[in-house]
Amino acid sequence: MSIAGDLIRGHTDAIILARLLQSDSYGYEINKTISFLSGGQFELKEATLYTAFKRLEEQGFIASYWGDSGAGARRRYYTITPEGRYACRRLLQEWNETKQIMDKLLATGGKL
Amino acid sequence: MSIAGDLIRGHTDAIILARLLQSDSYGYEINKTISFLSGGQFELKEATLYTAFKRLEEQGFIASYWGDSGAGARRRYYTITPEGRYACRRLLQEWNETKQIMDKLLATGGKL
DNA sequence: ATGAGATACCTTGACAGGCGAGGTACTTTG
DNA sequence: CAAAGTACCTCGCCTGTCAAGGTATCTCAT
Repeated sequence: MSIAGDLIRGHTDAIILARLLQSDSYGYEINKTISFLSGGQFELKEATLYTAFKRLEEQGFIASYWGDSGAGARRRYYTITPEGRYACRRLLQEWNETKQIMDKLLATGGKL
Repeated sequence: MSIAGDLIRGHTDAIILARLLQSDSYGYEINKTISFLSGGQFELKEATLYTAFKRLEEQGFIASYWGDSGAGARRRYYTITPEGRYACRRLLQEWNETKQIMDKLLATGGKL
């Protein structure tokens, strides 16, 4: 991982929800996908991932069910709920605002 | 503040250093500037700001001196050190990487 | 058959940063 | 004189990250 987890902090939920928006998935796979999408530059630590799942399920943003294990251990699949979709939309919006604000705050006016 | 602090977490140091790159300044003013630059959408809480100063000074990225109080209370001015400039460059680079990765991870492929 | 490595899940406890709440002190203004 | 603005600082809680450790199944090479 080339970028630190703290830089992403506060956006993990958005990342997971955005993945589940594409299709139901399970922890291990989501993590692989994230690693792949980021070109290997970022991956969630397992502990972070599973605490996030717990948090999101408690909030009613995702729901889970045990799926078949194609090969290897059993899998717990997660699916996004309607509230989760709504939350995801909000979080994506927040990310875009964060980006804009950060870019203004970090502007160096050519002094760097 | 319309965006939550956790979304910025890990970037506070970068924000402060980027401000000090422009010119020496003091806590109160830096905060006002941040508030202004973000169009009132974000401001660092005082506790956050002063702990950040302490952290940055301990790391040798900034140095401080007591300045004159134009009006009101005395001011502690901060100045960025050469190490601070270097750190700032690195943090800005990290921010750009974070942005790119996050955009990839949050891509919804038109599913939203 | 045995051990390594991949797949897959989960918990505990430490740590760090953000921040609410509270405090100090000076100056201006109504 | 009181309130509001300027300006600083600390304590303690809360939350999210993550290293470390644990469980269980399956595959593949030796």
